Amino acid sequence: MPKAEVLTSQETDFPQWYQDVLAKAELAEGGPVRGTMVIRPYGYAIWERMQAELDARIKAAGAQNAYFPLFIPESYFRREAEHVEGFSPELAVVTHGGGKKLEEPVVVRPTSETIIDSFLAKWIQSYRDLPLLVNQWANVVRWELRPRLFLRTTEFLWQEGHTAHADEDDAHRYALRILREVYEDFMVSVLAAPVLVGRKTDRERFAGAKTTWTTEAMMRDGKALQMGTSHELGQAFAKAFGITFLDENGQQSFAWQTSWGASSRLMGALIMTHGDDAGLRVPPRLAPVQVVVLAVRTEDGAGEAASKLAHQLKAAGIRAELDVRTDLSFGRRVVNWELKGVPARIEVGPRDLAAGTVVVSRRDDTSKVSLPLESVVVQVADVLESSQAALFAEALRRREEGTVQAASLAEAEEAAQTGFAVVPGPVLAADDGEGRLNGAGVSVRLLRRPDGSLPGPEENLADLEAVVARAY
RNA sequence: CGGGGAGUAGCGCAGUUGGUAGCGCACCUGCUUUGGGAGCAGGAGGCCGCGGGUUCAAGUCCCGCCUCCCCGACCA
Repeated sequence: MPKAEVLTSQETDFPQWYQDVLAKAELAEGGPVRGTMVIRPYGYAIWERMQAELDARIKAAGAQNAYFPLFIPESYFRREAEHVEGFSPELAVVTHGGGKKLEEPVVVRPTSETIIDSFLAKWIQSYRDLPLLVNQWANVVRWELRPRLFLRTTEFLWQEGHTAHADEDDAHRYALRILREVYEDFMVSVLAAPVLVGRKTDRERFAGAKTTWTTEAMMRDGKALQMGTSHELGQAFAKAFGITFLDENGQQSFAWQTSWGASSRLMGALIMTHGDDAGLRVPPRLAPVQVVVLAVRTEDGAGEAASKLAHQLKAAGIRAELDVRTDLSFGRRVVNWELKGVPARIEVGPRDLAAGTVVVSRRDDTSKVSLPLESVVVQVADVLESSQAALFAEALRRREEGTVQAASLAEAEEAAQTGFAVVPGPVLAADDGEGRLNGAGVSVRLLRRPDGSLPGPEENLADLEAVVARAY
Protein backbone atom coordinates (compact mmCIF):
# COMPACT_ATOMS: atom_id res chain seq x y z
CA MET A 1 0.00 0.00 0.00
CA PRO A 2 2.23 2.83 -1.21
CA LYS A 3 1.49 6.36 -0.13
CA ALA A 4 1.01 8.46 -3.26
CA GLU A 5 0.05 12.09 -3.76
CA VAL A 6 -3.69 12.35 -3.50
CA LEU A 7 -3.96 15.76 -5.13
CA THR A 8 -1.87 18.08 -7.25
CA SER A 9 0.05 19.99 -4.58
CA GLN A 10 -0.76 23.66 -3.97
CA GLU A 11 2.82 24.58 -4.71
CA THR A 12 2.83 22.75 -8.04
CA ASP A 13 -0.33 24.33 -9.45
CA PHE A 14 -2.79 26.07 -7.15
CA PRO A 15 -5.70 26.31 -9.63
CA GLN A 16 -5.30 22.64 -10.47
CA TRP A 17 -5.20 21.81 -6.75
CA TYR A 18 -8.48 23.71 -6.36
CA GLN A 19 -10.08 21.71 -9.17
CA ASP A 20 -8.79 18.46 -7.71
CA VAL A 21 -10.29 19.25 -4.32
CA LEU A 22 -13.67 20.04 -5.87
CA ALA A 23 -13.69 16.69 -7.64
CA LYS A 24 -12.14 14.44 -5.02
CA ALA A 25 -13.99 15.85 -2.03
CA GLU A 26 -17.16 15.51 -4.12
CA LEU A 27 -18.10 19.17 -3.72
CA ALA A 28 -19.14 20.31 -7.19
CA GLU A 29 -18.69 19.97 -10.92
CA GLY A 30 -19.60 21.96 -13.98
CA GLY A 31 -23.03 21.76 -15.60
CA PRO A 32 -23.72 21.37 -19.33
CA VAL A 33 -24.24 25.11 -19.88
CA ARG A 34 -21.04 27.10 -19.57
CA GLY A 35 -20.68 28.70 -16.18
CA THR A 36 -23.32 26.57 -14.49
CA MET A 37 -22.53 24.36 -11.54
CA VAL A 38 -23.78 21.17 -9.97
CA ILE A 39 -23.29 21.27 -6.21
CA ARG A 40 -22.97 17.69 -4.99
CA PRO A 41 -24.55 16.47 -1.75
CA TYR A 42 -21.47 16.90 0.42
CA GLY A 43 -20.79 20.37 -0.97
CA TYR A 44 -24.41 21.31 -0.51
CA ALA A 45 -24.37 20.05 3.08
CA ILE A 46 -21.59 22.53 3.81
CA TRP A 47 -23.50 25.30 2.03
CA GLU A 48 -26.58 24.49 4.14
CA ARG A 49 -24.47 24.90 7.27
CA MET A 50 -23.29 28.29 5.97
CA GLN A 51 -26.89 29.26 5.27
CA ALA A 52 -28.04 28.21 8.72
CA GLU A 53 -25.32 30.21 10.47
CA LEU A 54 -25.79 33.30 8.30
CA ASP A 55 -29.57 33.09 8.45
CA ALA A 56 -29.57 33.03 12.26
CA ARG A 57 -27.41 36.16 12.33
CA ILE A 58 -29.53 37.92 9.73
CA LYS A 59 -32.65 37.25 11.77
CA ALA A 60 -30.91 38.38 14.94
CA ALA A 61 -30.22 41.66 13.12
CA GLY A 62 -33.96 42.03 12.65
CA ALA A 63 -34.44 41.16 8.98
CA GLN A 64 -37.17 38.81 7.84
CA ASN A 65 -36.96 36.36 4.97
CA ALA A 66 -39.18 36.75 1.93
CA TYR A 67 -39.08 35.68 -1.69
CA PHE A 68 -39.30 37.74 -4.86
CA PRO A 69 -39.56 36.63 -8.51
CA LEU A 70 -36.72 35.30 -10.63
CA PHE A 71 -38.02 37.26 -13.65
CA ILE A 72 -37.85 41.04 -13.70
CA PRO A 73 -39.26 43.33 -16.44
CA GLU A 74 -36.35 44.69 -18.41
CA SER A 75 -37.61 48.23 -18.02
CA TYR A 76 -37.07 48.09 -14.24
CA PHE A 77 -33.33 48.03 -14.80
CA ARG A 78 -33.36 51.24 -16.77
CA ARG A 79 -34.83 53.22 -13.89
CA GLU A 80 -31.50 53.65 -12.08
CA ALA A 81 -28.80 54.86 -14.45
CA GLU A 82 -25.67 53.66 -12.70
CA HIS A 83 -27.25 50.31 -11.86
CA VAL A 84 -28.24 49.52 -15.44
CA GLU A 85 -24.86 50.58 -16.72
CA GLY A 86 -23.11 48.26 -14.27
CA PHE A 87 -25.26 45.21 -14.91
CA SER A 88 -26.29 45.42 -18.57
CA PRO A 89 -23.29 43.54 -19.94
CA GLU A 90 -24.00 40.48 -17.82
CA LEU A 91 -27.78 40.16 -18.03
CA ALA A 92 -29.51 37.01 -19.24
CA VAL A 93 -32.65 38.13 -21.05
CA VAL A 94 -35.68 35.99 -21.90
CA THR A 95 -37.26 37.10 -25.16
CA HIS A 96 -39.69 34.23 -25.76
CA GLY A 97 -42.23 32.43 -23.61
CA GLY A 98 -45.03 30.01 -24.35
CA GLY A 99 -43.86 29.81 -27.93
CA LYS A 100 -44.34 33.52 -28.54
CA LYS A 101 -42.13 36.56 -28.54
CA LEU A 102 -42.71 38.55 -25.35
CA GLU A 103 -44.11 42.08 -25.49
CA GLU A 104 -41.37 43.16 -23.09
CA PRO A 105 -38.22 41.10 -22.56
CA VAL A 106 -37.75 39.66 -19.10
CA VAL A 107 -34.46 39.73 -17.24
CA VAL A 108 -33.30 36.82 -15.09
CA ARG A 109 -32.33 38.63 -11.88
CA PRO A 110 -28.63 39.42 -11.47
CA THR A 111 -29.57 41.00 -8.11
CA SER A 112 -32.98 42.07 -6.88
CA GLU A 113 -32.89 45.76 -5.94
CA THR A 114 -35.26 46.69 -8.75
CA ILE A 115 -37.96 44.09 -8.17
CA ILE A 116 -37.83 44.31 -4.37
CA ASP A 117 -37.83 48.11 -4.33
CA SER A 118 -40.87 48.19 -6.58
CA PHE A 119 -42.72 46.33 -3.82
CA LEU A 120 -41.20 48.25 -0.94
CA ALA A 121 -42.68 51.31 -2.62
CA LYS A 122 -46.13 49.78 -2.17
CA TRP A 123 -45.54 48.59 1.39
CA ILE A 124 -44.08 51.77 2.79
CA GLN A 125 -46.37 54.73 3.51
CA SER A 126 -45.34 56.04 6.91
CA TYR A 127 -42.24 56.48 9.02
CA ARG A 128 -43.96 53.88 11.20
CA ASP A 129 -43.29 51.31 8.45
CA LEU A 130 -39.55 51.93 8.79
CA PRO A 131 -37.09 50.46 9.00
CA LEU A 132 -38.30 47.73 6.69
CA LEU A 133 -35.79 44.88 6.62
CA VAL A 134 -36.09 41.94 4.22
CA ASN A 135 -33.73 39.22 3.09
CA GLN A 136 -34.05 36.51 0.50
CA TRP A 137 -32.16 33.32 -0.27
CA ALA A 138 -32.09 32.92 -4.00
CA ASN A 139 -30.20 32.06 -7.14
CA VAL A 140 -29.08 34.88 -9.41
CA VAL A 141 -27.59 34.93 -12.90
CA ARG A 142 -24.75 37.05 -14.23
CA TRP A 143 -23.42 36.07 -17.62
CA GLU A 144 -19.78 35.70 -16.69
CA LEU A 145 -17.05 35.61 -19.30
CA ARG A 146 -14.68 33.47 -17.30
CA PRO A 147 -16.41 31.22 -14.77
CA ARG A 148 -14.71 29.27 -12.02
CA LEU A 149 -16.64 26.86 -9.83
CA PHE A 150 -17.97 28.54 -6.68
CA LEU A 151 -15.79 31.62 -7.21
CA ARG A 152 -17.46 33.02 -10.29
CA THR A 153 -20.32 31.05 -11.83
CA THR A 154 -22.98 32.32 -14.17
CA GLU A 155 -25.69 31.12 -11.80
CA PHE A 156 -24.91 31.31 -8.12
CA LEU A 157 -26.66 31.01 -4.79
CA TRP A 158 -26.73 33.79 -2.23
CA GLN A 159 -28.68 35.77 0.25
CA GLU A 160 -29.48 39.37 -0.51
CA GLY A 161 -30.82 41.75 2.10
CA HIS A 162 -32.72 44.90 1.16
CA THR A 163 -33.71 47.54 3.66
CA ALA A 164 -35.36 50.95 3.80
CA HIS A 165 -34.78 53.49 6.57
CA ALA A 166 -36.17 56.84 7.61
CA ASP A 167 -32.83 58.63 7.55
CA GLU A 168 -29.30 58.30 6.28
CA ASP A 169 -27.78 57.67 9.67
CA ASP A 170 -30.05 54.72 10.40
CA ALA A 171 -29.22 53.19 7.01
CA HIS A 172 -25.53 53.75 7.64
CA ARG A 173 -25.64 52.09 11.05
CA TYR A 174 -27.60 49.15 9.71
CA ALA A 175 -25.20 48.57 6.80
CA LEU A 176 -22.36 48.43 9.29
CA ARG A 177 -24.31 46.23 11.69
CA ILE A 178 -24.76 43.65 8.91
CA LEU A 179 -21.09 43.95 8.00
CA ARG A 180 -19.99 43.32 11.56
CA GLU A 181 -22.61 41.14 13.19
CA VAL A 182 -23.53 38.99 10.24
CA TYR A 183 -20.57 38.79 7.87
CA GLU A 184 -17.52 39.44 9.98
CA ASP A 185 -18.84 37.39 12.88
CA PHE A 186 -19.76 34.42 10.69
CA MET A 187 -16.47 34.50 8.85
CA VAL A 188 -14.33 34.78 11.95
CA SER A 189 -16.16 32.57 14.41
CA VAL A 190 -17.60 29.90 12.09
CA LEU A 191 -15.57 29.91 8.87
CA ALA A 192 -12.37 30.61 10.84
CA ALA A 193 -11.38 33.11 8.15
CA PRO A 194 -9.58 36.21 9.45
CA VAL A 195 -11.26 38.80 7.27
CA LEU A 196 -10.30 42.43 6.89
CA VAL A 197 -13.16 44.91 6.88
CA GLY A 198 -13.18 48.23 5.12
CA ARG A 199 -14.68 50.54 2.54
CA LYS A 200 -14.53 50.05 -1.22
CA THR A 201 -13.10 52.72 -3.49
CA ASP A 202 -15.44 54.42 -5.97
CA ARG A 203 -14.04 52.22 -8.67
CA GLU A 204 -14.86 49.01 -6.78
CA ARG A 205 -18.25 50.13 -5.49
CA PHE A 206 -21.48 48.22 -6.23
CA ALA A 207 -23.25 49.66 -9.29
CA GLY A 208 -25.72 52.16 -7.92
CA ALA A 209 -24.37 52.36 -4.36
CA LYS A 210 -23.06 55.44 -2.55
CA THR A 211 -20.79 53.42 -0.31
CA THR A 212 -19.81 49.74 -0.32
CA TRP A 213 -18.43 48.03 2.77
CA THR A 214 -16.57 44.77 2.36
CA THR A 215 -15.02 41.77 4.06
CA GLU A 216 -11.89 40.45 2.38
CA ALA A 217 -9.64 37.51 3.14
CA MET A 218 -6.33 36.19 1.88
CA MET A 219 -6.40 32.84 0.16
CA ARG A 220 -3.53 30.38 0.51
CA ASP A 221 -2.00 31.52 -2.78
CA GLY A 222 -1.82 35.10 -1.51
CA LYS A 223 -4.72 36.41 -3.58
CA ALA A 224 -7.66 38.26 -2.07
CA LEU A 225 -11.27 37.16 -2.10
CA GLN A 226 -14.21 39.47 -1.49
CA MET A 227 -16.54 37.54 0.77
CA GLY A 228 -19.49 39.64 1.86
CA THR A 229 -20.49 43.18 0.99
CA SER A 230 -22.90 45.69 2.49
CA HIS A 231 -24.01 48.72 0.48
CA GLU A 232 -25.42 52.10 1.40
CA LEU A 233 -27.64 52.98 -1.51
CA GLY A 234 -28.60 56.47 -0.45
CA GLN A 235 -31.92 57.56 -1.99
CA ALA A 236 -31.18 56.74 -5.62
CA PHE A 237 -33.30 53.59 -5.80
CA ALA A 238 -35.97 55.12 -3.58
CA LYS A 239 -36.28 57.94 -6.11
CA ALA A 240 -36.23 55.55 -9.06
CA PHE A 241 -38.95 53.32 -7.59
CA GLY A 242 -40.90 55.85 -5.58
CA ILE A 243 -40.24 54.64 -2.06
CA THR A 244 -41.69 57.56 -0.11
CA PHE A 245 -43.16 57.99 3.36
CA LEU A 246 -44.69 60.67 5.54
CA ASP A 247 -42.42 61.56 8.44
CA GLU A 248 -43.41 62.69 11.95
CA ASN A 249 -43.98 66.21 10.65
CA GLY A 250 -46.21 65.14 7.81
CA GLN A 251 -43.49 65.76 5.25
CA GLN A 252 -43.09 63.45 2.25
CA SER A 253 -39.57 61.93 2.15
CA PHE A 254 -37.65 59.37 0.16
CA ALA A 255 -36.37 56.35 2.09
CA TRP A 256 -32.67 55.67 2.63
CA GLN A 257 -31.65 52.15 1.68
CA THR A 258 -29.10 49.39 2.08
CA SER A 259 -28.49 46.10 0.33
CA TRP A 260 -26.05 43.36 1.27
CA GLY A 261 -25.10 39.88 0.14
CA ALA A 262 -22.90 36.85 0.57
CA SER A 263 -22.81 34.03 -1.95
CA SER A 264 -21.82 30.46 -2.66
CA ARG A 265 -18.42 32.00 -3.33
CA LEU A 266 -17.93 31.41 0.39
CA MET A 267 -17.44 27.75 -0.55
CA GLY A 268 -14.43 28.81 -2.58
CA ALA A 269 -13.21 30.81 0.39
CA LEU A 270 -13.49 27.77 2.62
CA ILE A 271 -11.48 25.63 0.21
CA MET A 272 -8.75 28.20 -0.41
CA THR A 273 -8.44 29.41 3.17
CA HIS A 274 -8.03 26.07 4.89
CA GLY A 275 -7.43 23.39 2.27
CA ASP A 276 -4.06 21.66 2.15
CA ASP A 277 -2.33 19.00 0.08
CA ALA A 278 -4.47 16.27 1.66
CA GLY A 279 -7.71 18.03 0.73
CA LEU A 280 -10.31 20.18 2.38
CA ARG A 281 -10.17 21.15 6.07
CA VAL A 282 -13.57 22.21 7.34
CA PRO A 283 -13.65 24.19 10.59
CA PRO A 284 -15.57 22.16 13.19
CA ARG A 285 -18.27 24.77 13.82
CA LEU A 286 -19.09 24.74 10.12
CA ALA A 287 -18.61 21.05 9.36
CA PRO A 288 -21.72 19.04 8.47
CA VAL A 289 -19.78 16.03 9.74
CA GLN A 290 -17.60 16.95 12.71
CA VAL A 291 -16.48 13.48 13.69
CA VAL A 292 -16.36 10.26 11.74
CA VAL A 293 -16.24 7.06 13.76
CA LEU A 294 -14.31 4.61 11.68
CA ALA A 295 -14.48 0.91 12.51
CA VAL A 296 -11.10 -0.48 11.46
CA ARG A 297 -12.74 -3.89 11.32
CA THR A 298 -16.07 -5.16 12.51
CA GLU A 299 -14.80 -8.30 14.25
CA ASP A 300 -14.37 -8.76 18.00
CA GLY A 301 -17.06 -6.24 18.85
CA ALA A 302 -15.36 -3.33 17.05
CA GLY A 303 -18.32 -2.76 14.76
CA GLU A 304 -20.76 -2.62 17.67
CA ALA A 305 -18.47 -0.40 19.73
CA ALA A 306 -18.08 2.04 16.85
CA SER A 307 -21.82 2.17 16.29
CA LYS A 308 -22.46 2.77 19.98
CA LEU A 309 -19.85 5.52 20.11
CA ALA A 310 -21.39 7.27 17.10
CA HIS A 311 -24.76 7.27 18.85
CA GLN A 312 -23.24 8.66 22.04
CA LEU A 313 -21.57 11.46 20.10
CA LYS A 314 -24.84 12.39 18.39
CA ALA A 315 -26.63 12.31 21.74
CA ALA A 316 -24.00 14.74 23.02
CA GLY A 317 -24.87 17.15 20.19
CA ILE A 318 -21.89 16.38 17.98
CA ARG A 319 -22.47 15.93 14.25
CA ALA A 320 -21.07 12.39 13.93
CA GLU A 321 -21.10 9.79 11.21
CA LEU A 322 -20.36 6.07 11.36
CA ASP A 323 -18.12 4.36 8.82
CA VAL A 324 -18.26 0.57 8.93
CA ARG A 325 -17.55 0.05 5.24
CA THR A 326 -15.03 -2.70 5.83
CA ASP A 327 -15.30 -3.80 2.22
CA LEU A 328 -13.09 -0.77 1.56
CA SER A 329 -9.55 -0.76 2.89
CA PHE A 330 -8.69 1.27 5.96
CA GLY A 331 -6.30 3.50 4.03
CA ARG A 332 -8.84 4.23 1.32
CA ARG A 333 -11.43 5.33 3.83
CA VAL A 334 -8.99 7.48 5.76
CA VAL A 335 -7.89 9.26 2.59
CA ASN A 336 -11.50 9.92 1.60
CA TRP A 337 -12.40 11.44 4.96
CA GLU A 338 -9.28 13.57 4.85
CA LEU A 339 -10.17 14.79 1.37
CA LYS A 340 -13.56 15.84 2.70
CA GLY A 341 -11.90 17.65 5.57
CA VAL A 342 -13.86 16.09 8.42
CA PRO A 343 -12.25 17.68 11.51
CA ALA A 344 -11.80 14.59 13.64
CA ARG A 345 -11.68 10.86 13.05
CA ILE A 346 -12.09 8.26 15.75
CA GLU A 347 -10.61 4.89 14.86
CA VAL A 348 -12.10 1.89 16.61
CA GLY A 349 -10.42 -1.50 16.18
CA PRO A 350 -10.01 -4.72 18.10
CA ARG A 351 -6.54 -3.66 19.22
CA ASP A 352 -7.90 -0.46 20.81
CA LEU A 353 -10.86 -2.16 22.40
CA ALA A 354 -8.58 -4.69 24.11
CA ALA A 355 -6.89 -1.70 25.75
CA GLY A 356 -10.14 0.14 26.41
CA THR A 357 -9.13 3.03 24.16
CA VAL A 358 -9.80 4.57 20.76
CA VAL A 359 -7.55 6.65 18.50
CA VAL A 360 -8.58 10.26 17.86
CA SER A 361 -6.98 11.80 14.78
CA ARG A 362 -7.19 15.53 14.01
CA ARG A 363 -7.49 16.73 10.44
CA ASP A 364 -6.03 20.19 11.05
CA ASP A 365 -2.62 19.11 12.35
CA THR A 366 -2.71 15.34 11.57
CA SER A 367 -2.00 14.51 15.22
CA LYS A 368 -3.17 11.22 16.65
CA VAL A 369 -3.84 10.44 20.27
CA SER A 370 -5.11 7.39 22.12
CA LEU A 371 -7.94 8.19 24.53
CA PRO A 372 -10.02 6.09 26.94
CA LEU A 373 -13.28 4.94 25.37
CA GLU A 374 -15.35 6.07 28.38
CA SER A 375 -14.27 9.70 28.22
CA VAL A 376 -13.77 10.21 24.49
CA VAL A 377 -17.16 11.82 23.90
CA VAL A 378 -16.29 14.62 26.31
CA GLN A 379 -12.71 14.96 25.15
CA VAL A 380 -13.51 15.08 21.45
CA ALA A 381 -15.60 18.21 22.04
CA ASP A 382 -12.44 19.89 23.32
CA VAL A 383 -10.52 18.62 20.33
CA LEU A 384 -13.08 20.24 18.02
CA GLU A 385 -12.85 23.63 19.73
CA SER A 386 -9.08 23.43 19.71
CA SER A 387 -9.10 22.61 16.02
CA GLN A 388 -11.42 25.53 15.27
CA ALA A 389 -9.01 27.90 17.02
CA ALA A 390 -5.95 26.38 15.36
CA LEU A 391 -7.36 26.82 11.85
CA PHE A 392 -8.13 30.47 12.52
CA ALA A 393 -4.69 31.08 14.01
CA GLU A 394 -2.97 29.42 11.07
CA ALA A 395 -4.91 31.50 8.53
CA LEU A 396 -4.25 34.69 10.50
CA ARG A 397 -0.52 33.98 10.67
CA ARG A 398 -0.46 33.33 6.94
CA ARG A 399 -2.14 36.65 6.23
CA GLU A 400 0.15 38.58 8.57
CA GLU A 401 3.25 36.99 7.11
CA GLY A 402 1.94 37.67 3.61
CA THR A 403 1.23 41.36 4.20
CA VAL A 404 3.83 44.08 3.76
CA GLN A 405 3.83 47.84 4.18
CA ALA A 406 4.50 49.50 0.84
CA ALA A 407 5.79 53.04 0.57
CA SER A 408 5.36 53.27 -3.19
CA LEU A 409 3.23 51.86 -6.00
CA ALA A 410 6.20 49.85 -7.25
CA GLU A 411 6.64 48.23 -3.85
CA ALA A 412 2.93 47.51 -3.65
CA GLU A 413 2.86 45.93 -7.08
CA GLU A 414 5.84 43.77 -6.17
CA ALA A 415 4.31 42.64 -2.87
CA ALA A 416 0.96 41.88 -4.49
CA GLN A 417 2.56 39.14 -6.56
CA THR A 418 2.62 36.98 -3.46
CA GLY A 419 0.32 38.64 -0.93
CA PHE A 420 -1.22 41.85 0.38
CA ALA A 421 0.33 45.28 0.45
CA VAL A 422 -0.73 48.16 2.66
CA VAL A 423 -0.39 51.47 0.83
CA PRO A 424 -0.73 54.95 2.36
CA GLY A 425 -3.72 56.83 0.93
CA PRO A 426 -1.65 59.75 -0.42
CA VAL A 427 0.52 57.37 -2.46
CA LEU A 428 -2.60 55.89 -4.01
CA ALA A 429 -4.26 59.25 -4.55
CA ALA A 430 -1.40 60.72 -6.56
CA ASP A 431 -1.33 60.29 -10.35
CA ASP A 432 -4.24 57.84 -10.51
CA GLY A 433 -2.37 55.29 -8.42
CA GLU A 434 -5.36 52.98 -8.31
CA GLY A 435 -5.66 52.95 -12.09
CA ARG A 436 -2.00 52.18 -12.50
CA LEU A 437 -2.21 49.29 -10.05
CA ASN A 438 -5.25 47.96 -11.91
CA GLY A 439 -3.18 48.02 -15.07
CA ALA A 440 -0.75 45.68 -13.35
CA GLY A 441 -3.47 43.25 -12.28
CA VAL A 442 -3.60 44.59 -8.74
CA SER A 443 -6.73 46.06 -7.19
CA VAL A 444 -7.59 48.04 -4.09
CA ARG A 445 -9.42 45.62 -1.85
CA LEU A 446 -10.43 48.08 0.81
CA LEU A 447 -9.73 51.39 2.52
CA ARG A 448 -9.36 51.75 6.26
CA ARG A 449 -7.93 54.15 8.78
CA PRO A 450 -4.25 53.74 9.61
CA ASP A 451 -5.26 52.33 13.01
CA GLY A 452 -7.25 49.63 11.23
CA SER A 453 -10.70 50.98 12.11
CA LEU A 454 -13.49 51.66 9.65
CA PRO A 455 -13.50 55.07 8.00
CA GLY A 456 -16.63 57.14 7.58
CA PRO A 457 -18.43 57.04 4.23
CA GLU A 458 -16.99 60.40 3.19
CA GLU A 459 -13.55 60.21 4.76
CA ASN A 460 -10.86 61.27 2.34
CA LEU A 461 -8.40 58.88 0.77
CA ALA A 462 -5.53 61.08 1.88
CA ASP A 463 -6.30 60.26 5.51
CA LEU A 464 -6.68 56.52 4.95
CA GLU A 465 -4.63 53.51 3.92
CA ALA A 466 -5.43 50.89 1.30
CA VAL A 467 -4.99 47.14 1.26
CA VAL A 468 -4.14 46.09 -2.28
CA ALA A 469 -3.75 42.65 -3.81
CA ARG A 470 -4.42 40.47 -6.78
CA ALA A 471 -7.96 39.21 -6.42
CA TYR A 472 -10.36 36.50 -7.52
C1' C B 1 -13.66 39.73 -28.54
C1' G B 2 -7.85 38.97 -28.91
C1' G B 3 -3.90 35.09 -28.09
C1' G B 4 -2.84 29.71 -27.16
C1' G B 5 -4.46 24.55 -26.71
C1' A B 6 -7.87 20.23 -26.92
C1' G B 7 -12.17 17.04 -28.52
C1' U B 8 -11.16 8.78 -28.66
C1' A B 9 -14.84 4.24 -22.53
C1' G B 10 -17.32 7.52 -16.34
C1' C B 11 -12.21 10.30 -15.61
C1' G B 12 -7.07 10.96 -17.43
C1' C B 13 -4.64 9.74 -21.94
C1' A B 14 -2.01 6.74 -26.22
C1' G B 15 -3.10 5.49 -31.17
C1' U B 16 3.19 4.67 -36.07
C1' U B 17 3.81 5.23 -43.47
C1' G B 18 -4.50 5.11 -43.66
C1' G B 19 -5.61 -1.69 -42.74
C1' U B 20 -10.85 -5.13 -37.29
C1' A B 21 -10.18 0.42 -30.85
C1' G B 22 -5.98 0.54 -26.77
C1' C B 23 -3.61 1.80 -21.68
C1' G B 24 -4.12 3.60 -16.43
C1' C B 25 -7.76 4.72 -12.78
C1' A B 26 -12.82 3.93 -11.75
C1' C B 27 -16.87 0.05 -12.44
C1' C B 28 -18.99 -5.51 -12.09
C1' U B 29 -18.12 -10.95 -10.25
C1' G B 30 -15.22 -14.32 -7.21
C1' C B 31 -11.41 -15.47 -3.75
C1' U B 32 -7.73 -13.72 -0.39
C1' U B 33 -7.30 -9.09 2.36
C1' U B 34 -8.34 -4.65 5.79
C1' G B 35 -4.26 -0.22 11.93
C1' G B 36 -2.55 5.02 5.86
C1' G B 37 -5.18 5.04 -1.58
C1' A B 38 -4.92 -3.88 -1.10
C1' G B 39 -3.63 -8.35 -4.40
C1' C B 40 -4.87 -12.05 -7.97
C1' A B 41 -8.24 -13.98 -11.62
C1' G B 42 -12.30 -13.12 -14.71
C1' G B 43 -15.75 -9.37 -16.93
C1' A B 44 -18.66 -5.20 -18.77
C1' G B 45 -18.24 -0.65 -21.11
C1' G B 46 -16.95 3.17 -27.89
C1' C B 47 -21.82 7.83 -33.01
C1' C B 48 -13.24 8.15 -32.10
C1' G B 49 -17.32 16.23 -31.31
C1' C B 50 -20.71 17.08 -35.95
C1' G B 51 -21.30 17.30 -41.42
C1' G B 52 -19.22 16.54 -46.08
C1' G B 53 -15.05 14.84 -49.26
C1' U B 54 -10.72 11.57 -51.01
C1' U B 55 -9.97 6.08 -50.85
C1' C B 56 -11.00 -0.83 -51.85
C1' A B 57 -10.41 0.99 -46.69
C1' A B 58 -10.44 7.12 -42.41
C1' G B 59 -9.65 7.94 -35.19
C1' U B 60 -5.65 8.90 -38.86
C1' C B 61 -5.65 12.71 -45.03
C1' C B 62 -8.69 17.31 -47.08
C1' C B 63 -12.83 21.14 -46.44
C1' G B 64 -16.54 23.30 -43.36
C1' C B 65 -18.94 23.72 -38.66
C1' C B 66 -19.60 23.09 -33.29
C1' U B 67 -17.97 22.70 -28.34
C1' C B 68 -14.73 22.87 -24.27
C1' C B 69 -10.23 24.38 -21.56
C1' C B 70 -6.14 27.98 -20.45
C1' C B 71 -4.20 33.38 -20.58
C1' G B 72 -6.25 38.87 -20.90
C1' A B 73 -10.63 42.84 -20.63
C1' C B 74 -16.03 42.60 -17.02
C1' C B 75 -17.44 40.76 -12.17
C1' A B 76 -20.29 38.29 -5.67
